[in-house]
Amino acid sequence: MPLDLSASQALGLWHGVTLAQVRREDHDLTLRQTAILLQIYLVPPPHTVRGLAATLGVTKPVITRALDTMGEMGLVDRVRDDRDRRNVIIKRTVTGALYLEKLGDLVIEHGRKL
Amino acid sequence: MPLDLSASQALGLWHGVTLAQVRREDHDLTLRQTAILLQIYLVPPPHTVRGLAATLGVTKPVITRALDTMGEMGLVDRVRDDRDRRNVIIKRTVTGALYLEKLGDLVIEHGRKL
DNA sequence: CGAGACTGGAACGGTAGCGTAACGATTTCG
DNA sequence: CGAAATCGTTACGCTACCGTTCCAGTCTCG
Repeated sequence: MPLDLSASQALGLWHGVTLAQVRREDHDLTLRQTAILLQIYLVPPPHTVRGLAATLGVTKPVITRALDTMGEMGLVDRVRDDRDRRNVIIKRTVTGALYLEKLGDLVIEHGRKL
Repeated sequence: MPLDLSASQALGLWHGVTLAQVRREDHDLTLRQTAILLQIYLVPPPHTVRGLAATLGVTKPVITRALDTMGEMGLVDRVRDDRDRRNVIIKRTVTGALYLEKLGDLVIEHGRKL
């Protein structure tokens, strides 16, 4: 079901959510980190470093570093793949799901204000 | 007029737009820089450094540095206030308006895909 | 006038992400 | 087997943003 937005609605929504994110000041994720996180939680697993790099159009070290940072925040987890021990499977966490749930609420809340 | 979104719609929209932004690779603005830019273009002028800092809940140097960076990109412009020469008025530019127009299109485009 | 308040910006050291180029570990296959 | 390919990670030098502090210019008002 398509969702039709006017130009002013689209930018207004982006404005409200971004502003709220800045003011909240919790975790200041990079645009890339945010994209990675959303990809992990919204697209069916399994997720690998290589796969994410290809999907986002960035190099592998970018993914590794982002996973380091977000791993320390508890937003994601890494597990070796036992079927092919070269791979690393990126796992979701409760903390990460909660974080994205809050982001979703923020979007919904500002959507209502339009 | 309120815009009601489901949780999956809200996150899906954010996901699509963020992903497109990362892949596009043009200018990689910080979350704060994006918030500043949207504030300047969506809220009636005049905009000052101090005012923006208060609105976003950050310190003045953060605004100064962001304006430096975005100024070099041509996204904003700075002009001394002749009525009170302590103030600096932040001006909009054609490049900046174009940039935000593209962002708006991106949001609209991904809104349609939901 | 001159003291004080106000503005935006500069200076400082610290931290985090970047791209490129390697590396060790593992699997594949000739 | 052993050579080659593939995976994720690390190392390196670099750039950009960070928070704190301080500063020069400007206005206000007794």
